[in-house]
Amino acid sequence: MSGYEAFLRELDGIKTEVYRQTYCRHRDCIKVKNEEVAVGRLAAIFEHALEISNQLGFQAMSVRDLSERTGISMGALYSYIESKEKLLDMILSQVRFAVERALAPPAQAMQPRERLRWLLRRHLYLSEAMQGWFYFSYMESRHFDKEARERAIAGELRTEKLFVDCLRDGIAAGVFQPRDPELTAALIKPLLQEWYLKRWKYRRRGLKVDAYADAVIAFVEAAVLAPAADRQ
Amino acid sequence: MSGYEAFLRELDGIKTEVYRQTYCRHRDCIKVKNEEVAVGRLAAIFEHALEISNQLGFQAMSVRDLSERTGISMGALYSYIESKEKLLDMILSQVRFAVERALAPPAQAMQPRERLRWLLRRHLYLSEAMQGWFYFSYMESRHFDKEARERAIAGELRTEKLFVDCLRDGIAAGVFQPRDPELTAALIKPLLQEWYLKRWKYRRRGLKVDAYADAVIAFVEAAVLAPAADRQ
DNA sequence: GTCTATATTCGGATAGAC
DNA sequence: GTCTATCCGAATATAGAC
Repeated sequence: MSGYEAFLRELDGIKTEVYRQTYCRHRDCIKVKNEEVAVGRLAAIFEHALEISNQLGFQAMSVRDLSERTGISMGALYSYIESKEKLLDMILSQVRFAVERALAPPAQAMQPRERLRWLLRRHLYLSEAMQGWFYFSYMESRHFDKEARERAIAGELRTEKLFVDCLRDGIAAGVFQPRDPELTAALIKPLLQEWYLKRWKYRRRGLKVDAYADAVIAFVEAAVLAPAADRQ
Repeated sequence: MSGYEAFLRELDGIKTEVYRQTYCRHRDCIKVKNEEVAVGRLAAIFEHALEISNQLGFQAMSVRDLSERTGISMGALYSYIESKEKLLDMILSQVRFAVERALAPPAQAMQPRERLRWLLRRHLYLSEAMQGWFYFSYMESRHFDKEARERAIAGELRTEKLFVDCLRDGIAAGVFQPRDPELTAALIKPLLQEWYLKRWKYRRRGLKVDAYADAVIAFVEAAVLAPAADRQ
């Protein structure tokens, strides 16, 4: 069994949990009061909203498109979402929720090198499992309102900080080369985003997430590891 | 004088040349026949179209916005562009034209390591000088029609191939480590795109393009160079 | 809870005067 | 060459029957 499959099992419950949480947080503006019905419909709505948006862009997706694709009439749709704009907010809060859950650091502490590998692989697994959400968040960030925009920037910097801390520790321990950790972390980030932004390229080549993770880890370690002789 | 400033001088004429070429290629659908007037107006139109699009997205930019921003009335605008959709095509062909000009390989052959550095730096300089165009091409690629989409993919693969060839030569010469050149090139690309996609991040930190180029070169070389002992 | 029909706004595009 | 006024289709959102 690959590392990714194990991760998937671990992540398994999260998606349904995400929809249930979405329903609870928006009880006031969702007119449908039967929770089972609502959660099921919401799942379909978000699934198709991401599918259409990621193909054409969120702006270009009309609510009519969404209605046809989900098989829910215009009127009924508006019993689940307050407005198209609010739909965007809901998707974003779902991503935040899922990321927070899945990237929570494991209980036991890890050495810098091991931690760096864990962070890289974990990020890639998560973005593989939730590719649509990540792609959406990235590509639609221009359309966010001020608040959502600030949250997105904060999120970007927060995950970057996970790498900065790891690199700093590794440099202090003499395991990594003494390079600017902020800048190095900034260069690592696009290697992870590449995976969900250009998925077509890797699918075309038949490259799986585990193989990509191996390549990124090798690439990054070559760049940051101190020469073996210097390691403490 | 920094390397980038020297590049800028080299690139200097290209922008006006781009607009003049755009005018010539679309003489049939541009109703204004005075070339000086037309080229000047086109420059303003494209400049503001990129400005608005890169902020809100091309779809969200209304032609009315563009009219107000440029100070050209709706009617007059449509003497310069055939349609909003055609405007997108025009911008894309401008990018292609400029990229082709600026990335033409220099006359004298270079050794792999030197060539890799040249390619990295040159790409970054170009995307710095034409940030708006590059950002636009990347973010709006979803809205392209089939033909433009294929051209975009072909372009992506073509620039990637510049790196693949360079890496292959370097591996053959024993200068680079014998890693999969396709995959390595694929990992290099997002490091270049990062510069025009997340400019806000680096501007905030006061990082200039030369410093970023140095960091990328160091990062990539650490990952691909063979250990000094093995180099032929 | 869900549907159809409709109100309303907005954006692309054009006609025709100047 | 440029402008104003206007047409028309499309898209969000809602009203009200079932």
